[in-house]
Amino acid sequence: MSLDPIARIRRFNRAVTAQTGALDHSFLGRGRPLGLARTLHAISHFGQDVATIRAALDLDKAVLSRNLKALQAEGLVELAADPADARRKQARLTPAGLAEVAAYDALSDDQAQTLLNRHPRPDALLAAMDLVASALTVDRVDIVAHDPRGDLARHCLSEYYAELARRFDQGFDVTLSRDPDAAAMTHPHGTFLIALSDGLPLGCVGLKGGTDYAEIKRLWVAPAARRLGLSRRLMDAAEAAARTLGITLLRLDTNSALPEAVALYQTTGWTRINRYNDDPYPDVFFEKQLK
Amino acid sequence: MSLDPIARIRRFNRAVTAQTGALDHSFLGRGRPLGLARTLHAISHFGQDVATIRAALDLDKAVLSRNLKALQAEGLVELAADPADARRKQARLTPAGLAEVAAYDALSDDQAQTLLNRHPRPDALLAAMDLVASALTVDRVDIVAHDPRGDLARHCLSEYYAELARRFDQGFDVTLSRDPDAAAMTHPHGTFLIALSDGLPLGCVGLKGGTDYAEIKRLWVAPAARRLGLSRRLMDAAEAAARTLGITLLRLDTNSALPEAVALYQTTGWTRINRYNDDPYPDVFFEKQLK
DNA sequence: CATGATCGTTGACTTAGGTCAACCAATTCC
DNA sequence: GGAATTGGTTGACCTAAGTCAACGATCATG
Repeated sequence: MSLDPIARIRRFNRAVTAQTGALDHSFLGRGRPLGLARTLHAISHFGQDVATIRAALDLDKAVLSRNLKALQAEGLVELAADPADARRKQARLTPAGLAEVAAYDALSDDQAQTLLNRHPRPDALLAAMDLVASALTVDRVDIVAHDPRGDLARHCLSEYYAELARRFDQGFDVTLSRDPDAAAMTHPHGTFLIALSDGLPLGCVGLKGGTDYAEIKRLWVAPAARRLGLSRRLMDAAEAAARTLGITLLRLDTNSALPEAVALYQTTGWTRINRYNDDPYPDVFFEKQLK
Repeated sequence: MSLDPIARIRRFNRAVTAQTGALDHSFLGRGRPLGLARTLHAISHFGQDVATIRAALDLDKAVLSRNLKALQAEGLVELAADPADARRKQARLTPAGLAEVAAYDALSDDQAQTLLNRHPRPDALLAAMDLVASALTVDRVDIVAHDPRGDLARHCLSEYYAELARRFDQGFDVTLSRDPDAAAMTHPHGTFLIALSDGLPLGCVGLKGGTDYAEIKRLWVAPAARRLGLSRRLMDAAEAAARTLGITLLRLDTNSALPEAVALYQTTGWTRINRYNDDPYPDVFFEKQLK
């Protein structure tokens, strides 16, 4: 559309605030003020530490104290002193509290499911939501170390493999490639980093330890989050991890069918080198000396 | 992504509520309570009729009455009795009020512009926002008659022509086609209908009057709003308009490169007929008898 | 062990926002 | 022309939510 972009964004804002005034007002519909519902939700989402909850909700301590007291009176929450520091408190959900949280989630999930069900192209809708959400939250993406065999990592890797299969003329079969041993990508040999936006994985990179050099493997960014600087952040974090592990030489292999990757390495201090392995897929090789 | 769709929608909701808690809180930042800012905005957006404003904001009449009084005291609004019905009132923005609305808009537009500026693919972001907004507001799309020479219509038509140019192997040049005279698509000969979602045009259709038969022309639906049933609603509205104009025979031409259009006509009571004009572009022709 | 900082609690207060009923004035209906 | 209806105003009242200051209880530090 050639319409005024600002007008389109305004319409988007009105649409989502009108609707998430319904989606989020799953927070209503259970006869409890919004503040209490949010507090309840925060306990199940951010854990039991009262100070953490307060920071997450950005609430005044007097307000949170009263909210917790009200939830306690309802029998949804148990309050106990932190065993390590008796000034601090911990809020734990009772079984009734857990049930209440589940009921809220069900309300909100039903609305989400309805939206998906009535849409002709749910995949396109979800992809669009991912793109918008990523644009809004780029600056709140965390890069965290994660087990390369965990669910999040497996999701990233399977997306990565699927993308290679699409981009390589000859396809991609991971069993033909030098699949790095997961143990080599865990402490103390290496690491596996995931870019997490509000719990959803948007990208990953592996640092595989070795004797003469370490390798960067499996750099991937979700389509919805591309060109937002995530790959650079992932690479920086991987390099930092390598330094703290005492690694001094990094290598990586890639493919000329992935020009954005090649361009990234060329502009971030990597130097082209000759082939250093016999993996059938890569045709471009880089090295970086860590000072 | 193969992740849980519900989790993705949850993330989307959190992202937009956290952010439009910033986008919409352009409503804040001018030292006025949200209610007054919303009222002010509604006057400029929905016109001066107090009852209309109340319906649009879904406000209690006592609340709106007080809000208007406060805005009047600030010198932003003038209240006057409706000349046609002295029980009703009208709220008009003073120059100061207009300036205040402009200031709010500028705040919100700046945030939108920032979002666009820092995004690597603004077109993709806008398209995604359109898709999401359309999915959320399908049931609030109005079909309204509109001047085929107006801005909204011109936007729809240029998108329509651009789409034909993409879809036809030989391209599309409107000057080679039988471009319907705009007058034939206005009352009392015919009509031109636009599907409007919160002011943004998502589709159109023209009803072109004639002596022996009327023609359906220029049926178009925006990519972001396809397969949501809009084309059927547009066609139904065009047919209804034809009936009230006393038209008994409808014809249309289309192209086999537009299979979804052909399918629509085949399933909504149209019958294939032979070519009835010498336009170079169409190769499929339909007719419908209105009883 | 004394001092100061930290954490949560409590009471007093404020603001935004909304409900409800009574009311007046204008209009519509019979 | 009188009765009923409608649109807006006003006062009394309520809840959610947040601010502020004072205050124990606890912990960290010199």
